Amino acid sequence: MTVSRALHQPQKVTAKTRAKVHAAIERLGYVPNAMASGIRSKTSNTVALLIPNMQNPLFSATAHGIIQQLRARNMSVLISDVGYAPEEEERVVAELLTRRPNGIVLHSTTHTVNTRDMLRRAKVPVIEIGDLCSDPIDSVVSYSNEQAAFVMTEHLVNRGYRNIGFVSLRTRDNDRSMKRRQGYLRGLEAAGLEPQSRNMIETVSGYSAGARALVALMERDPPVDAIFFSGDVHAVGAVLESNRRGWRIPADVAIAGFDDYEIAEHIHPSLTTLTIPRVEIGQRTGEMIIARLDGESSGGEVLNLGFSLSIRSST
Amino acid sequence: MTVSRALHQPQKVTAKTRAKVHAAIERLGYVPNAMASGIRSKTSNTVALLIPNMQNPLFSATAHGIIQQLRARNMSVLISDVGYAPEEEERVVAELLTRRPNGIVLHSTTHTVNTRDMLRRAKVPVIEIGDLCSDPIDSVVSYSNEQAAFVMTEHLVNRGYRNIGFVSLRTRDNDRSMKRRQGYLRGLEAAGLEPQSRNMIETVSGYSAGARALVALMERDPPVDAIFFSGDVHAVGAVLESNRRGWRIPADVAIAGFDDYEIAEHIHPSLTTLTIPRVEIGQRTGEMIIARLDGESSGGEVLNLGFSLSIRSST
DNA sequence: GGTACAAATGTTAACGTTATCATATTGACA
DNA sequence: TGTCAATATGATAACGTTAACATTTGTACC
Repeated sequence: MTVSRALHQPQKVTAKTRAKVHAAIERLGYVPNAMASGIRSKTSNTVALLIPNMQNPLFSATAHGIIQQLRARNMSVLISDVGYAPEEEERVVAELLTRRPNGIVLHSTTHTVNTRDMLRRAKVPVIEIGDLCSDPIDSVVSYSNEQAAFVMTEHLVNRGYRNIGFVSLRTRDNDRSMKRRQGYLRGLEAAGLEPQSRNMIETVSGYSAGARALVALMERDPPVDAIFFSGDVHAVGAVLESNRRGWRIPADVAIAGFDDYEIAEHIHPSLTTLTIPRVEIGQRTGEMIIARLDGESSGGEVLNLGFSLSIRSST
Repeated sequence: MTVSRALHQPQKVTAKTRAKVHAAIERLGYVPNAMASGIRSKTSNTVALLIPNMQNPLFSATAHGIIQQLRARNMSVLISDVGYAPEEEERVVAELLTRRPNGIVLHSTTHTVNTRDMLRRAKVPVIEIGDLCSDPIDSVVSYSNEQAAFVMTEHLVNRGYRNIGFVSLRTRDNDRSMKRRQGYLRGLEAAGLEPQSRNMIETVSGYSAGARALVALMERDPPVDAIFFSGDVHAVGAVLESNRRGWRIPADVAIAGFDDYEIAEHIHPSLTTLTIPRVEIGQRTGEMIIARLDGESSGGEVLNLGFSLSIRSST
């Protein structure tokens, strides 16, 4: 007990005893066992984070924010990348709950019924960060994908574009792509423009896919005068392809992105895109979990960190 | 005990009992406690991963490989990004050892004396993955940064370039930058070229830094005829800057990178660079940890996964 | 039905902490 | 010096699982 106190509540132990304890720790090479500690004190000092894909800088930026914030409390982060399949997410959640995390952060906002059940029964703080969803499991720290896409569409309309294409990943697998398309459609509607299904393309990820989508939309009759790519990788791919083909941006076609990847402002022309506070989402998520642990909050919060429209030369 | 067996050694329990157990689990919402399990069975089913920076796709690709490989064994990954300071690494290692991981993966290969001591005493499998270092703590899964840089330099020499610049991050903070510079210097030497300190630049990270380095090296008298950037971000920044200024690549200046970021082959001209098996490094690391857990190996292995020179249009 | 053996199930204790309560020590003050 | 309260230290049990051993049940065979 005295050792335990010397380590965790040093003010409750005299300086002399503390010195003896630390000397012994040094001499014996003692390393506390967090599992034993956790089982008795019923806290793991661990947060579980599920993201679709480690390799996407968007997600890793948020992960960075969380890790950074929790490090000060000696809390560690268990990360899993689970792709976009809710069934896989379910398996991983089940496995992670086993570790009694003090919080679970989910990027996805669509889950199986079972996942929602497990999480609710586990009484773990759950924070969803991928979208300001309407039916959160518990808390949310995010921004509105729909609203962001709407604002971008509005911007394109204001610039005078009338035949605006939309390119995204498969909306079936990806709730955020779906929301972005909804925002695009609402933007068209607000401007009194008729959505054209031939102007909307769903494709796979990668620069080349963006390039192909650009070419496809330019070959429409009439060709589009602007394209809103719901991800910067596609948009950058399209800009590079335009350069290769000698198409002028934005004169021949305007190009807009979503996410504000670092390269967006370095390509030529620089890319108009939506900037998301990715790192801040992570930080505030970490803070929220800590507040929850400290009993300063009881969940159910929704924190909207917004987004900003970064207008550059491509529109 | 029967429940424990039903879950972990189902073949030792009759089908009927197993059914009863699962019914009870369902009814009670029982979720096993991995901490309790871990404390008794002395295994945490956890691997700790320390990388300099989550946000660098290089590191997250490797993390992805590890996670993927370990998922099949229900092992989870604790990730921390620790920057490039060995002292911070030490703190994080101390904290992580507390959790009794079944393996520790370190990207960095320079550590404080204390870190090495702690790891050795902990008798944890340690795998270093950042470089095929000469003095590993335990096992290594990597490639030779020095050799890769040598091969690239050789390639530039073979192409006829004689005044080759070199751009990297600060070699003082980053052991891999240092190794890459050594490879570059050995390449020059092998070709009988005199290294020029004014042709070597150390700078911060980011596309703009690469652009600035390019301009600085082109203003030398005589200007460089090729630049070897020891990271693709710098190289891509330089290519984009050349395009902006109307400098022809490789006629006015050849540009080579390191890492093969996805964008490298999509910019114009496409970038000659070094391709590293990043995901595979993660996968093989995961496999190695599993083999170690299964007693099929006892550490001290060095696995060289090599690299490849991807020659494209920029040289 | 009884024996022998294997398979299935059960019992006990232990893993390394900390919550809780109990005791010992210290210091202030009469 | 004795008393009291505060502070420091100590003892015990418990957290939820599983290793190790013990017992019961089932099965094959005579």
